[in-house]
Amino acid sequence: MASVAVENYLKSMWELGPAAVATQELAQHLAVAPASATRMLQRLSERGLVAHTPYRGASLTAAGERRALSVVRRHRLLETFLARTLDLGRDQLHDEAERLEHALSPALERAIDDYLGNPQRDPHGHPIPGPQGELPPEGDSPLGEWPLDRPATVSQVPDRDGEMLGWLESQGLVPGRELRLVARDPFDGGVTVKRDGRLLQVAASVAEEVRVSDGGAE
Amino acid sequence: MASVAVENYLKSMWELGPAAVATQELAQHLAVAPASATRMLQRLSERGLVAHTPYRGASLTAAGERRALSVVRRHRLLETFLARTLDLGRDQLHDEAERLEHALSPALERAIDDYLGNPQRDPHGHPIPGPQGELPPEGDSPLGEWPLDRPATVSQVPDRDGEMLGWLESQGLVPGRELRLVARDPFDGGVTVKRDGRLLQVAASVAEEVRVSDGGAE
DNA sequence: GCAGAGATTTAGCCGAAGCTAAACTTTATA
DNA sequence: TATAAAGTTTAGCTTCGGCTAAATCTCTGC
Repeated sequence: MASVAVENYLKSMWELGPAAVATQELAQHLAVAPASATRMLQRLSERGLVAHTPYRGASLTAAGERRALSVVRRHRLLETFLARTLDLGRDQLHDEAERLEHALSPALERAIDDYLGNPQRDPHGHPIPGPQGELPPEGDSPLGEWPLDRPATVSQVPDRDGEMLGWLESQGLVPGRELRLVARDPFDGGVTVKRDGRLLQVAASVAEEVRVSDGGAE
Repeated sequence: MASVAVENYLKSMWELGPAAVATQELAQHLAVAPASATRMLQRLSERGLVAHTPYRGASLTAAGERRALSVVRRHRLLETFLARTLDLGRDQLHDEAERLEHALSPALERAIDDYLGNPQRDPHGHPIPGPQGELPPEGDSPLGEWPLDRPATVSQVPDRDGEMLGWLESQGLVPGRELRLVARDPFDGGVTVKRDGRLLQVAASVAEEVRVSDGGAE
């Protein structure tokens, strides 16, 4: 029903939301000219998937969000499936899932979900929306905002930046890993963390993207 | 590089070849108007993938065949992969692979091939082209042409006709199964086969599609 | 050897989704 | 507060891959 392009616009809107998304931001995210994004927003608006106020940005409608979450669900199920069966590098997963997500039928989506035992999180720790788009409430926060000295468990790492992901992995900062914040640079927002007795410097840009929570449970 | 449409045209050309394929035949196979097929053949011809003589049909060039076999390879690897991991019905496999084949990167293709241990055949018994398009020589023939009373092993069943496939499966006519021809209807080409002591009537249309060989090996 | 049937191609249209250049809004600065 | 910069939209073009209708070619039967 929805073309690959439409699915990608909706997914980007969701990733950049939930506040209104600027045309330019959307265009950049999709590597497309701003004018192209405007036209697509108009079309999506006509189809009731997006609320677009000219010159003021756009946001997903309820219907649009449902479609977006369906794409996100397929993406994350695929990442989980590929990680479980083949062993690809964590950062390859994203690119492959990116292509395959648009070709996944409802039947195959269900089969994969069953095979995996209805997983709640993908290998990067991102929650997988349910079949109707339900998302569990997030109980975690960015590493950069975590209080000093409180024990934390890595819950989510970003999936689209292969380079950052590679670095994180090399430092052992993967979902489930426990750590503690020992210092925070008050100027640039970078942090120092202790992981298995070792001290690591984490740049601000990274500390924003990695999310942590209390328990090993969540 | 090649769009989904182009890949599908090339694959159809290969399936209908190797003799020159008529425009109408191609169009029907792809559920497209003949005029659309003509235009695509012209484009493919410009790109050197097809040799098209106006009013006389078209056939794949060497370059075109390479591309076609790459699609076939991805299709059959996917069928094998999905069959091995999820258990979908044999006839669902085809449809799913049909969609996914166009989204498979070379890296993922390789990963799947390795995971499967470089399989030579897909679950329907079709040979899987190698990475460079190498196809093993076929040592089998249509069931309808097999001599009476010579023991045979089912080597290939069709994959695109879900109904026929369902029937074959219900009759135990799956790759690897042994049988023997006991009678042939001289008029319509239907045959009677004996499988595990049981007699089965096989219509001509089916006997054309199922392929058999001698050993259980091939 | 020609007429008509059937297959094929050409011509011309459509929608999706991209682009650039130009026009128009909004925001920020002097 | 006026004007320039930045952001957004409109206008108009392109390619791809469909479609129908009309023209053209091939082949077969007379």
